[in-house]
Amino acid sequence: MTDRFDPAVADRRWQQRWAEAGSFHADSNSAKPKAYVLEMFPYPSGRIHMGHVRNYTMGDVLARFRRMQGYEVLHPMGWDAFGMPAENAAMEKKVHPGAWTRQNIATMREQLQRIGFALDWSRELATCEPDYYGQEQALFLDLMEAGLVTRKESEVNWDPVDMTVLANEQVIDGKGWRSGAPVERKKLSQWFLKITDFAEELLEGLDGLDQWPDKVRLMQSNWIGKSQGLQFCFRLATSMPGGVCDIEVFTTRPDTIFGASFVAISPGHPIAETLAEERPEVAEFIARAQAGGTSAAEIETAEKLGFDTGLEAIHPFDENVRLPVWIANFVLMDYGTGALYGVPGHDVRDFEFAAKYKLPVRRVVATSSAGASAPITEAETDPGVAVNSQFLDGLASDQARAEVIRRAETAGWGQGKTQYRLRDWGVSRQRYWGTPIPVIHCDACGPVGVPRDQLPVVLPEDVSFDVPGNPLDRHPTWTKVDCPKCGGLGRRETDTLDTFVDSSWYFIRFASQPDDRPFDRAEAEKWLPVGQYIGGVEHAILHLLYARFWTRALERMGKISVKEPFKGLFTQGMVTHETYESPDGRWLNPDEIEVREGGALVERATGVEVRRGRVEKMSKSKKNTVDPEPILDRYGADAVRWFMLSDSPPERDLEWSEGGIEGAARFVQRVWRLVRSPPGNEGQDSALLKKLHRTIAAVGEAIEGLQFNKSVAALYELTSAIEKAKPSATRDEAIRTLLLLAAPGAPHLAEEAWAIRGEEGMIADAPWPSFDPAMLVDDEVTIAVQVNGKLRETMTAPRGISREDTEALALALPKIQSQLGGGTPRKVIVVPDRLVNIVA
RNA sequence: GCGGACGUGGCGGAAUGGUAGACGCUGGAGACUUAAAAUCUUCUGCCCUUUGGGCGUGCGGGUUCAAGUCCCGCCGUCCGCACCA
Repeated sequence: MTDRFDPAVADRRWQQRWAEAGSFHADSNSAKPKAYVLEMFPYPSGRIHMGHVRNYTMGDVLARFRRMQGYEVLHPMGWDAFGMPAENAAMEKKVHPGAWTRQNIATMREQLQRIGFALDWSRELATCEPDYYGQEQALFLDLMEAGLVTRKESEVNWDPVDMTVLANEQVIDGKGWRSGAPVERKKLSQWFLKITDFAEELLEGLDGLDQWPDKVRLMQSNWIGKSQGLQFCFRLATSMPGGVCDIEVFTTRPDTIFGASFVAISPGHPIAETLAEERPEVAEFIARAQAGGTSAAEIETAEKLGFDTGLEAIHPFDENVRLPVWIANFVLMDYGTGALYGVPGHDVRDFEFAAKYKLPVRRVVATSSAGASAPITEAETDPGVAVNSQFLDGLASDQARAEVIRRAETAGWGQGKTQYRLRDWGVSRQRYWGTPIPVIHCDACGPVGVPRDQLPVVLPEDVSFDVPGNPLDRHPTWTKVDCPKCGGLGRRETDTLDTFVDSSWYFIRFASQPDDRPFDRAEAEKWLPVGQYIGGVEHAILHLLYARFWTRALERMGKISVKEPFKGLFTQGMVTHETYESPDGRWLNPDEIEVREGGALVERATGVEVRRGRVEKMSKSKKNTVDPEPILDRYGADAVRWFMLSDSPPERDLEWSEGGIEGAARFVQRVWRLVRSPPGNEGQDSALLKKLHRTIAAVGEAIEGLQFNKSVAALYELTSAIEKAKPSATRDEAIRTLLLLAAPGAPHLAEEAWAIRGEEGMIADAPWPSFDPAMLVDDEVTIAVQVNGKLRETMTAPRGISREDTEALALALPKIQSQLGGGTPRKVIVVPDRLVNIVA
């Protein structure tokens, strides 16, 4: 019999055993210390892809490791099941979004189970089911009652053909991504969550997240975009129609206020709109200014456009100074006050504008290299000393800044202010496949929350997608409902919630899922915060910020005493693969490629040579995907898992390769052969014992730090060492321990081997091995001997040898003698037990 | 434009300021075999004529007895934000 580990049999056997034993069931009432390991839950798009496999393997290794360490582990899985792809499928394939989604979930659940993840399936949830989104509706009502929900007019991208709102990412070159129709701007009344109320604490909270990548913290910090400055009103020297007499502006550089040479307002500013009503040329300019797109390239090349309104603003510190008021396309209506004053000498953007429209450029900041009268040839934005600024002259920029704010506040015409870039979170989506917003509109009472005893507001299933637009709008009965307040005729809200709302609290629902409320506070607090959260960096800003906001909102409302949902965050790299392009421009899947002798790649079907493209993230569009399923069939779950861990550091991209999976599969068989090798039960092997203890230490440390590639390397070394060792009791112990160390990564192999060795119970329940720190040190050490910092020789010496003896031994070495050529060293540096450096 | 990360053999990657290249992949040689697969042994940074020596962590400087690692300046790649007042 060829004695090979057979995953086709073993994988299923152990998956079944774990399920029967409820091995990975998380007991909230357990007395053990708790560990919550979570990977970002998938969108059920159809099939599991390699990115999922990598993500969930990492989490699984950590979860299994924690279990073996004696923690009660919560490691759940669910489905982020609302969203657009289901509606697109409905339109294209004439299936109901719910049917499509639930079928995908069934498929993907089975795929995940084949990989043997240690998940507590009893806590599985799908956001598209009423038992989840109904509780979300209850939380939405809570937020409404707490004043954290507002209704505002907001501009949206409207696709007139699909009759739907598009996200910014769905607008490509000003056209709808599906319909190709030119996108219109449309103002709609929409629901917003007041995340801006939390701007400061979301920012400050980042400091405490020391187990998050710095990169993500920085991205969030930039996104929140705090800046401090002065806000004040310019009085207008000219009267405006409608009694408007001032323009409110915000600046972060009040120290340059004497360098102001114009005031600029946004084309969307109320004053601009008022002027436009009277003067056609203003309306015309506004239309032109707003025409430009928002793509990166367009902004890069966008020309600054301005229109002089003829209005004049009075300088707050000098009645006699008048600043012309321009409408300028670079002023954003939704940042600050939608108006600013321009200081061309010390702001790049203002300089460009002033140069184009011949506005004055004044120096009001001097630096060591540019004095008070030096001409300005480009915007100087560095701080320095105020000049040409009356009472500010001689003050350093930051002092001048404070002084201007102080005077403005004393005189009462302005005040210091903090601005944030962060905007409120618009959660309305004019779509069917999402959580219905639990609100009823009434002409008399306005929007009214659905009474809690009427929750969940269930999404109707009898809808059609043959007509563009939101099917909820045209549903015959669903919208018709009485106002809960006055009993009059009401209309049910037809917008649904942004799917980011669904993912903003699922980790709480995983921790506790009672039938009658969103979560049980005491139970949830036993698990939260999530100890280790793992997912893609693409969620660095939105999902993670929204989840942090939601958690803080619950905390502020007194519903939970957790402020930050994710204690540790890890962002894993992507799974990549080479791309292949045929001469006629089609992308080809790796399956369709054949390697000819000499390394040429040809398309299997046609024999035509293909171009080898860049290594990129696996994607449908580039067709460079590798489906996990056939790989699982061929190599088994453990080989796939092992490869996911082995080749690259987890935060970097992993390139899929045939060689890599082969190597992983080879390792599985190597371990199996060791297990099947004749046992030796007598005799010690002290060298192997040391290696073993070192490996236990190294693997534990590596997994703790999520450095799975290092844990794999350490296990390869141990495996080689055991293979080379002669039979002994030590060797037998080493094999047993190797299984324990490999168990989180290759659990099926480990269980199978554990069983045939006749060990007790399942290895999933076995404790993680401990090591003896004394075994980590050697009696003999290898000491490097350098001459002038260059390695010339090594020598072995007893550990703990004195400096003097080390030096003497080193100097006595023949090679060193010849290097020195009889001379006396000028200096000798000794690092005990490590190195000698002789300076000649 | 602003901000950040990264740059080490043919490839993926290891290296508390202290022996650069662990481990894996690829490749070479050999063993076993009728043969192949599988497996095992062994070599595999570059250069020089060897014992041996020289050069090597993107480039140029610096700090240090000692730099892949710290500092300064370039170059390149990738990522995020983007007219944010």
